[in-house]
Amino acid sequence: MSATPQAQVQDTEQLSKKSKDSEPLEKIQREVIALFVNGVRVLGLPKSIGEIYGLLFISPDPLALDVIVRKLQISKGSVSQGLRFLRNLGAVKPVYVSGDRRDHFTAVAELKKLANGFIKGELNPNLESVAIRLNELKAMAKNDISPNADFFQERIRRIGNWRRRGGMLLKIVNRFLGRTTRV
Amino acid sequence: MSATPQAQVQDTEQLSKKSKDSEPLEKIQREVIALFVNGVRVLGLPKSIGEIYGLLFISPDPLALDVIVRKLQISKGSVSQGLRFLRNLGAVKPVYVSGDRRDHFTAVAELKKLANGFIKGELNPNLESVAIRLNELKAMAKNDISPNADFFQERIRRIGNWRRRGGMLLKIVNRFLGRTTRV
DNA sequence: GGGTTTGTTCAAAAATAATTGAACAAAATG
DNA sequence: CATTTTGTTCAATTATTTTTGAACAAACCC
Repeated sequence: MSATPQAQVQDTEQLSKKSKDSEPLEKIQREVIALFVNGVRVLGLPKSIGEIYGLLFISPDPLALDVIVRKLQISKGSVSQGLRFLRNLGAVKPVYVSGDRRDHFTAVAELKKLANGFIKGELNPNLESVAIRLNELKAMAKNDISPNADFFQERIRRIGNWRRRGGMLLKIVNRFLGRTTRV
Repeated sequence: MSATPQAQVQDTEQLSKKSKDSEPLEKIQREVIALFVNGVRVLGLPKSIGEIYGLLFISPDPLALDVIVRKLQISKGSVSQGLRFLRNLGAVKPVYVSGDRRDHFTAVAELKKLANGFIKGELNPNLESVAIRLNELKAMAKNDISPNADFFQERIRRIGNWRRRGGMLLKIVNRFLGRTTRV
């Protein structure tokens, strides 16, 4: 219960001089955002990405860039770049809001879509580059005349095997998440 | 059986300046190591971890700490810490080498073992901490009286659902990799 | 014991990554 | 048009992570 060490977020609402503190976040919202910040760390993504996605995820309505800036109190540049990244991943999508010139964004909240975006955007490219490199290595190993040549070949075959199974796994993940489930 | 060709390469070269070429790596070895350095980046691990694991993976015989230091030309501290990390993950294991006081290490090269180690060491702890936090959030949401309370509850349920499916996926991965396959 | 080898630890340095903010361009406004 | 609003870009700053290296302890050897 009292074992929650998030000391910083206490007096965010009572923010001093600088701006009209027009849009304070609820405590629950801040907590959910913290959860996402933690979550994206596992994926090797920067904090700001977690903050932005988390905020959109826990906001009932689409938000415009400058609103995100004010709510999270991070720079416009960060939000702009973060939104672009999230859009590329398919984790966030633009929503038309009538009578407002600004772009608005909501979180894409289907796990399958998120996973697919991440796989396509971050994992697959890597697997492919491994495949390319591996072919080069195979050729190299074939010409190798050191006493270890056999060992090297075995190892390289093994990496190829890993890659193949990795690819299969991604397909399995995809199929598993694709099953219709009631959320 | 001392059928190991390169076990006795003590000081054939004079280590006058930097002992740079005392234990040169073959080109293939350097390439494989580069592959691993790239690979571990995806997992959010530092370069040195990739180098050390890669070197052990592509070395026919177990290596001692100071040999790793010389071959990779990185600091003793890095290697010591890197080996500890890899040992904790189960990606590397100590091997007794008779007549040598130093610890020697080889790479654990079974994908299943590697994946399990990573899941247990890096992924599961995170999933658990999410589970704990989620319970707190659920309670919080129940007491919330804002107009958005319903929305918040739906979102929090959804995160719980993600977590559950994430856990299932790890089990599926585990089962898939566990099938006997000829490498 | 004294001298060595082996491996760990951790503060400081170096390297890397993320964030800021000001300058900019494009589009809308009036 | 001039002006404002919106969003992007990127060099500089700041924060974070990784690596180093020297000090240390423990085990071994003679």
